[in-house]
Amino acid sequence: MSGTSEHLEGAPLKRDGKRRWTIVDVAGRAGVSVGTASKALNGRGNLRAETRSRVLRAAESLGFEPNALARSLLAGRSFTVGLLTTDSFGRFSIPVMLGAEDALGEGRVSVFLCDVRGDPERERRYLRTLLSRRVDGLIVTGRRVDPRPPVGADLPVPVVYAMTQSTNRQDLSVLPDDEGGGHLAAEHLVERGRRCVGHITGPERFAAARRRAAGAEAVLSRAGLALAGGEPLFGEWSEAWGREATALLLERQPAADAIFCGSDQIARGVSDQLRECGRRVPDDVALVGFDNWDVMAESCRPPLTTVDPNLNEVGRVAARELLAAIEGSSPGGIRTVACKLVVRESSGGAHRPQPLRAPEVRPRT
Amino acid sequence: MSGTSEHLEGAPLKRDGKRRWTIVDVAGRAGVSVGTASKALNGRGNLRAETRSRVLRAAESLGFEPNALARSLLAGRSFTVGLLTTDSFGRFSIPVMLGAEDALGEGRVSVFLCDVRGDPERERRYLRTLLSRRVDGLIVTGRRVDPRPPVGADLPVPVVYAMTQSTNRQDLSVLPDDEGGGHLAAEHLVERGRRCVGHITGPERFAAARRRAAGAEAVLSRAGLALAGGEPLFGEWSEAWGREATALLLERQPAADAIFCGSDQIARGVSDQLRECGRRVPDDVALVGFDNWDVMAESCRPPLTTVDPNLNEVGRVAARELLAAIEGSSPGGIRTVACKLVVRESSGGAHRPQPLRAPEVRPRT
DNA sequence: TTGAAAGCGCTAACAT
DNA sequence: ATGTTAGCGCTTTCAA
Repeated sequence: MSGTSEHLEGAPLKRDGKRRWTIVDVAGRAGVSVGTASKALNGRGNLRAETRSRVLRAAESLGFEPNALARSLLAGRSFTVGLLTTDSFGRFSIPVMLGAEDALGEGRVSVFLCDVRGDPERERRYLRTLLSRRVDGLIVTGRRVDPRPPVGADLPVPVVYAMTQSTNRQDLSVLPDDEGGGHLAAEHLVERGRRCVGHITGPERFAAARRRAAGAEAVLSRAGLALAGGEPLFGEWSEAWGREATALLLERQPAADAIFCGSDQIARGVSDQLRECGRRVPDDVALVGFDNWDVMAESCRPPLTTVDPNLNEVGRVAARELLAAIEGSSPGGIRTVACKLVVRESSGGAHRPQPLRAPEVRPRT
Repeated sequence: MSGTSEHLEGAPLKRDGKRRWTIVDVAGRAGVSVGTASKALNGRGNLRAETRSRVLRAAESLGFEPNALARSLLAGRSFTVGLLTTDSFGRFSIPVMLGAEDALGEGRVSVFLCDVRGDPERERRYLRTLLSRRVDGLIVTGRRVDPRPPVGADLPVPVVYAMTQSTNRQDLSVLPDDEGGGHLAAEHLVERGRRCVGHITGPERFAAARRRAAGAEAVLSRAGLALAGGEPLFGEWSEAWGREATALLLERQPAADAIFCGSDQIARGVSDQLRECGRRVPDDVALVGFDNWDVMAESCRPPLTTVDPNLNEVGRVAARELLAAIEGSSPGGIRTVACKLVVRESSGGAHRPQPLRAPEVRPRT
C-alpha cells in the first residue's frame, strides 16, 4: 500500500482533537533536526538567521507549545511552587495567596493550590504530592500569627511561611508589622488632637492583638498620654464585643475622645454602639479600625479609617523571598511588612478633602 | 584511586541536601532491575512477594518519591488542572475554588491557581502556560453569572465554567439555582404566615437579581399573594441601598410584614433601618437574606435567615464534571446547583429552638 | 552551521 | 519471576 510516499517530509496530520505537536513535528516541517529546532526555539547556539526564522515560522504555524513536563524533567526544576493554606475561609490568607501568586506569576512560576483545612493528615498528603511533582519551593499561609510546627523536617526544597510562622526559628516567616500598625493608628489620633484614646481588641492570647496594643500604647506614652480606661480591653474579634466594650469604656472613662479597635469588625460594633448612645463619630469620638476590610470599613457609618496590614504585599514578599531561596539564598527569622493607614471619615481625617486630581507638579520658584 | 570498590552495590550517598532518589537507586538498593522495581512499586506484574517487599522496604528507607514529571510525560496525562479566576477579591469565586480544589484533590488531581484579574492579556498568558504544562483540563470561575466569551477556541482540553458562563452554549457552565433560591425564601416566609412580602435587591441588569426576584414572585402568586409595593426594588448590592429601600417600601406599603433581600449586605442595611424606625425583627417584619455570608448573617441583629447558594458545591460539581469530561464525556449547557435555606432568628424561624443534642432515634412503637 | 546521540526518571513491552 | 530495552519530549554535548 504505502510506498516511500509515506516518508514525505512535513508534519503529520492532527489525527484527533488531542494530538499535540512536538518539537519533532516542528523540526520536520522546517526540514531541520530536532537539535537545531531546539536551538532556534530557545535562541541558543549559532544558527543561520534564515534557519532560525524558518523554524520559528513552522512552530508558529503549528501552534506549537513546548512540553513543560519534558523540560522540567531535564532541567531538574519545574518552575512551580506549592501554596499550602491552613485557612480555607480565608479572609486573611486569601489576599496573601493572591499576592504570592502575582509575584510568582511574573517570574513565570506557577502555583499549586492546596487547601489543607487545618488537617495535619491532609497536610502530609499534599506535601508528598507536591514533592513528587517536584515543586521548587513551598509557601505556607495561615490564619494566625502564632507559631505552628514546621511543615516538614529536612525538606529538599525551601519553605517560606506567610501570615503564620514556624516554631523552628531557622525558618523564614513573613508577617505584617502589627506593632507598627498600632503606631500608625495612635499617631494619627494624637495628631488629630485626641487626648483620651481607648483600645478595644480581640483575645489577649493572639499575638497580633498584643502587638497592636503595645504599638499604640508606646506612641501614647511617648506623647505623655495614657490609654483611656487604663488598659486595652481584650475580648473577642466580634461586633458584639465592640458594642459591649464601648459601653464599658464609656462608663470607666466618659471623656474618651477616640477609640482604636483591633479589627474592623470590632470597630463596626463600636460605631453602632456610639451612634445608639448618642455620641457622634468623629466629632465626639474618633474611630480607627484594623484590617482595612473593604466591605466592613466602607459600610461603617461614617466610613472607617483603618490600618491596612498590606496582606497582598505580605504574599508578594513571601514569594520573592522564596524565589531568592530557590536561587540559593537562605536567611531565616522573621521578615516584617509595614502596614499603612487608610484615612476615611471616622477619624475626622476627611476634613481636608483630597483634590479630585493629583496636584500638578510645580517647579519650585 | 578508586578500584572496583567504586562499583559496590547499594545506593549512592546523598551528596548534598538536594539530590533526590530515583527508581534506579531503589532498584540498586533492593538488588533488582528498574523494571522490577517499577512493578513492585506500582503493584503490577508478577513478582515474588519477597521481592516486592524488599523493593518496598528499599523505597521506604530511602524516602523515595516517584517523579511525577517523568510519569506524566510518559502517561500523556499530568493529573493537574488549571483554575482560572477572574475575580480576585473573591467573596464569590473563592468558595467555588475551594470546593473545586477539594473535589479534585480527592481524585489526586492538583490545581494550578491563576488569578487573571479580569485582564484578557493575562488570561491568554496563563492559558498558554497551563497548556504547556499539559494540564488535563480547565475550570474558569468568575464573579458574575452573566456570560463571558469562552477562554479559548478549540482547546485541546475540556473546560468547565463555574459561577460564570460562556457565551458559547456548547460549553458547560455550573451555576447556583438563583430562581430556586427565590422559591426557598418566599416559601419559608409564606409558611411562617407572612402575607405582605417585599423584595429589595441589586441592580436589575444582574441576571442573578432578576432570577431571585422571579423565583420569589412565582411562589407568592401561587399563594395568591402579590409583592409588597407591587414590584421588586432593584438598586445596589449595598447596605446603604438596603436602608434607603426599606424607608421607601414602608412608605408605599406600611403593612409589610416581611422582606426578602437579594443579598446579605442589603439585608443588613434593611435590618438596621427597621430597628432604627422602631420595627421589630422578626415580630413586626421577618427578614430573609441571600448568600449566607457568615460574618454578615451572624452579625445581623438578630442573626439573619438567608439562602445559601452552596458555592462550595458549585465548585465541587464543576470539578466532577471536568473529571468526567477528561475521561471522555462531553455534555454542554448549564448545570444548576440547588440552594439551601439557613434559618436563623430574623425570620422567626428559631421559635422552635433546636434541642442541644440531636434527638435520640426511637424505635417506632 | 547543522546533525546525531545521550539522557532526565519512569513505565510497559518483550525477552529470558 | 525478573531483566532488558525502547521510548515519552526535550536540551545539550560532541562530531561532522
